[in-house]
Amino acid sequence: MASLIRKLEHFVRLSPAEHAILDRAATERVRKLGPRVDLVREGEKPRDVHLILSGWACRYKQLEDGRRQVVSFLLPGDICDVNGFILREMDHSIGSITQVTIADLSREFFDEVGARHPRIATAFWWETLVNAAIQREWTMNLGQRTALERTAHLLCEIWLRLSMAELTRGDNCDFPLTQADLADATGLSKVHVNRILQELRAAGLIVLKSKTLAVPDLARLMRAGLFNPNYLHMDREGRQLDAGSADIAAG
Amino acid sequence: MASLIRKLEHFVRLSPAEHAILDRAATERVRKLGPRVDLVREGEKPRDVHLILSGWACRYKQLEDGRRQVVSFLLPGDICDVNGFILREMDHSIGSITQVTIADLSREFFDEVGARHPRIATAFWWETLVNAAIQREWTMNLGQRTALERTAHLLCEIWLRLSMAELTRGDNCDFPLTQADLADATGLSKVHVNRILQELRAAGLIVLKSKTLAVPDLARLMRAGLFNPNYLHMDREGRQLDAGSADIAAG
DNA sequence: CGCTATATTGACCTATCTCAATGCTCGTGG
DNA sequence: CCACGAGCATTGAGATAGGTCAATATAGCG
Repeated sequence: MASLIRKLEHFVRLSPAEHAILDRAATERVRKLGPRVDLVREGEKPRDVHLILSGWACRYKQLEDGRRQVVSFLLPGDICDVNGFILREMDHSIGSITQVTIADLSREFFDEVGARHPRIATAFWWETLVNAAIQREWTMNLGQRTALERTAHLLCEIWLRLSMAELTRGDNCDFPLTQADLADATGLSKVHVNRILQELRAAGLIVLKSKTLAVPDLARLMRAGLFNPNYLHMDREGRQLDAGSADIAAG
Repeated sequence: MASLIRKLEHFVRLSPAEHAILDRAATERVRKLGPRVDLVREGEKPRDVHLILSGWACRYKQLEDGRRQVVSFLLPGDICDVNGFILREMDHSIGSITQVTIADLSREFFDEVGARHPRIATAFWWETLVNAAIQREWTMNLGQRTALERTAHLLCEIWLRLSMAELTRGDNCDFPLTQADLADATGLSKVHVNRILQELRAAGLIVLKSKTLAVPDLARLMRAGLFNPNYLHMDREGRQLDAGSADIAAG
């Protein structure tokens, strides 16, 4: 939950009481899953909402003939579909990449947040809107960017999302994705991803080895990926709601 | 608002009182815009939320060098970003395709719905979740499907969304998109879209002429597009909330 | 130490793009 | 009622980004 709170506080500062509510929800029903297992499968009825506490996962869709697209990555602090249990069945699957720890959040928790914690509810809306923006940007990425731009763009996004959750250390971070994962996410072939990564390395834009990524010069990588961070909405937009400045609203 | 209500009722049946609330919101501040104008531009502060009453529009993003991606189409009954005013600035633009009539929905309207009309609020969450699912499917479409599959898939989606809003007549419907629009939405070149449409016509899958689309055999078009409608969540998932069966919840 | 998964390389192939010309259609003004 | 222009659609001829196939290398793990 630490990463969730850190992330949400990029939008609005929460009070200690609100921290406690999130902390409690995130420590009640915690599970640990191995790497490369399905957390949720297309066609199933959605039950709880999952909060990623640690590890990486992804949403993916698959065609009959095996073609597979990763449609988003889930990093620590990410919530899989606020209110997702409204729908009758999952239209995609969620699979772990590394070992993950997740907390299952109940429908009742969301009901209570909606009824009694308006600032958390707003923060959840922010999370939802940002996820929608990310998905739009992926559409742009796949539709218009070249293989190199696309790969650089994805790396920038992951980098910034990790840094929001305070999961980067200086210029490097854990990076458990295989080239096959990157291929599924960028819509490229594995072979081509391999070649593009070599180009990015040769240009000094990344250092990627043994599951660690270093980005020596983020601005340069962003330029290579035609990356504009506006869609991540990282700049404390909700500050007028900050704890302290709007305690009345918090009830 | 007729199309909005029709669409929402694919999820949950609303009471006459709820119809009236939506009707009122949709008739208060109505504007008409010409074809091919921007309704909202990237970088602006989002103000009201727009409800499309008639006509077609699209969300799009553009790169410096002019590459343009349509990331979604907005059809009658669609709401542009429930609670979108939470964010500080738009990360994409919205442009009209045909002449459109829109109703501007205020922040206060959404606050009131949240506070006093839980079934409408849930229906809005459904709308939000379905839009997210559509955006994921577009990611899949651009990443994995061939040009022909991709185009067929898009046509199926538009067809079903129009039919949800009761805007199809028998096997045909208005179809104001140009080949350039289709190219921007599918990430293909105009020339290639032209050739693909000819293939679809030759296969008897579509009849497309003078802004009218006919789909003689939807099942066949769906097969060509590897189309699975599950992501549109059209099957009254929220029926346990229907007006009458849950009037207590409606307050 | 040997397996298995992952990464790398090379050679060739093709779906889709680009450029450039031509044709069509529909709305406008004369 | 016709002529014209602007936007849209169609066609053809190359060009290329990225795919496929298959072999080899490397690395992490039990």
